[in-house]
Amino acid sequence: MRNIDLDDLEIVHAVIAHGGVARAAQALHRVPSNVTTRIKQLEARLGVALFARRGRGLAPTAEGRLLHGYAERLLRLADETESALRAGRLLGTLRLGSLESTAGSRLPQVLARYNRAHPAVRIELVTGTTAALIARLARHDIEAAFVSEPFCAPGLLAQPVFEEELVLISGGGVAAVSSPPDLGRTTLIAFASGCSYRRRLEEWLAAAGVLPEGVLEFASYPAIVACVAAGTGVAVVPRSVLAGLKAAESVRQHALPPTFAYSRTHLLWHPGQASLALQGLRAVLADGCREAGVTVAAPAGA
Amino acid sequence: MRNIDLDDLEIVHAVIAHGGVARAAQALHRVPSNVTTRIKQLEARLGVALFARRGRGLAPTAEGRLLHGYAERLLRLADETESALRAGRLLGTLRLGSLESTAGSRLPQVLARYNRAHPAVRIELVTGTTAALIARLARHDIEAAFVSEPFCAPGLLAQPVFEEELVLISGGGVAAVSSPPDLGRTTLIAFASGCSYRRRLEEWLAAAGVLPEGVLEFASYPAIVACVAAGTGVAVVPRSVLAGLKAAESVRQHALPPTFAYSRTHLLWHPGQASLALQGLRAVLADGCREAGVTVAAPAGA
DNA sequence: ATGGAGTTTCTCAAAATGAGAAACATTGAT
DNA sequence: ATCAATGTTTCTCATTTTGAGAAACTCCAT
Repeated sequence: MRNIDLDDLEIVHAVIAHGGVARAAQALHRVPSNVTTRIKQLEARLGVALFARRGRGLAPTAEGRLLHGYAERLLRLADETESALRAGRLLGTLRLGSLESTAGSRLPQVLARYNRAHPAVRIELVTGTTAALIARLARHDIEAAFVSEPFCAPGLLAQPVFEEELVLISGGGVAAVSSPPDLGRTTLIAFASGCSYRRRLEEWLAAAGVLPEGVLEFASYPAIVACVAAGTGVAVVPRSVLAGLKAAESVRQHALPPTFAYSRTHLLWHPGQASLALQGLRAVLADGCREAGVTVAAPAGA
Repeated sequence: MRNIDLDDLEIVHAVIAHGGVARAAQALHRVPSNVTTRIKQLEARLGVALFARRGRGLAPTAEGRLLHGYAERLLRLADETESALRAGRLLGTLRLGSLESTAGSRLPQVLARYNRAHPAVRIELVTGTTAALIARLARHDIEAAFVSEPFCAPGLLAQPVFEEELVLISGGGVAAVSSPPDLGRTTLIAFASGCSYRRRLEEWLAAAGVLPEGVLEFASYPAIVACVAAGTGVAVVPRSVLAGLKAAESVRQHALPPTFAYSRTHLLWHPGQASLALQGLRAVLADGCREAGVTVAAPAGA
């Protein structure tokens, strides 16, 4: 099991805050011997000395102070958890999740049409990576999500809705890139781990044995594209995103090989749980894709 | 002692993630009876039902889902605590929060300069509303955040960094808007509650007794601007955001009265807790604002 | 109706916990 | 130097908690 126990952290925190075992024990309504014992057990489990024994007292080591900082955060978060549960209730609305790129380039037209058809429906649209959105869907935080291949979402239904072409973008001064070694050691600018597009880029680089110099993680395509335009590094983005950003005129686009360049976006939701609002959205999407011959909902996986 | 135990949370998390007691038990290398027992004990201690017994399975209640969200955070932070202790130092990541608008229009230049000065520092930039970012800062999820007036963050330090002008945008076919009644009953497209700019708009409308037909909440400026351009409704955005979006050429801009039109953006952080990475960022920002005569960090409030 | 899947109750041995007494170590006053 | 006070630690032991496993119970599909 875990090496970290919240009661242990409370004891460490009290010893540091009160300046010793005896006073901490008193504050916690424990006996000093138990405080000592618990600290020694924790030190043994973690493999670090949290306190230096100094004269008749204890002085926190660097590790002890580090743990003290984390202990405060953990204890505060645990208290917040209990408070939230006592008060807690979640609201209900048509809550959609989407990739940032899809939200900016594909959804406006869809949601404009939807809003005209169903003006009474309140929409909350949140963005995130494919992995994060699937997790939120599993938790019923959101009712449906637009996510990109590759993904695995057993038990969910999927409707393919958009086809994206990915391109590598760099600062204008970078020479043509046709394969990863052309990049040299450069900084990647990407969404967080869990982003399907980032995975594509990492796979492409890994297949050629190229290691980036570093990674900057941003949660906004305008920020990513603007940073690339400013020469900070390179990124992979869907071409549809670039169409809407002026900064895109200052970046250079490099084609990716076909196996990495195409990515389909799907709408995911729980079987048997689609609200009328979600059914309406699916109808709008189906109307928009009719000429592409998109098939009806299938079990999810890609 | 505490009602919350990390092992308990791991069990709740596994039951929800794996969809049942038996699969959770297997994943955790426990027997199902122990999983059941621990959940019942936790429910008794917390005084809430975390699961509804449904047929042969368990469905999380709203409280169960709420706890699940907190469990993820606590477990992640506990893992980070152990990792940090093993590594002997804080992980070398600067975690920043920013408004979506600031991230897209102001930060790219700043972060490009910062990356050139400190290429070894890894940056994670997350976006959100002012209220959400302050909450994350309070929780130490992020080390600093760019937020917009008006805000209240007692105990934090603030450095004013950008000045934004807000404009009302509508579809191209909308007549000139000089006051709220000119809008008639229209749909607002806005960030979630907690967004300072949305508050400005709502205050402006409320002062004239105008009620919008509805609200669509999006978490992406490209999506908001594109929806406005598509004629779905109106929104308030900083002028600096429009400069980077092609869809902005298809919207009409309407000036807001001066009391509502100007908003200053500040960097917030905890006193006495600035890492070297954050201090470097503050220096870059101070260099960029020197000609504007910006004052040094003050207690936060606006 | 039956068999299989999934949860729960119950029993019990092992592990963990906390109190309290005694031993040990350090410090300050005389 | 001696002694008392302060503070920590070791040790013992009773109590509580935990986790495994068997059996009972409930639900669902065939």
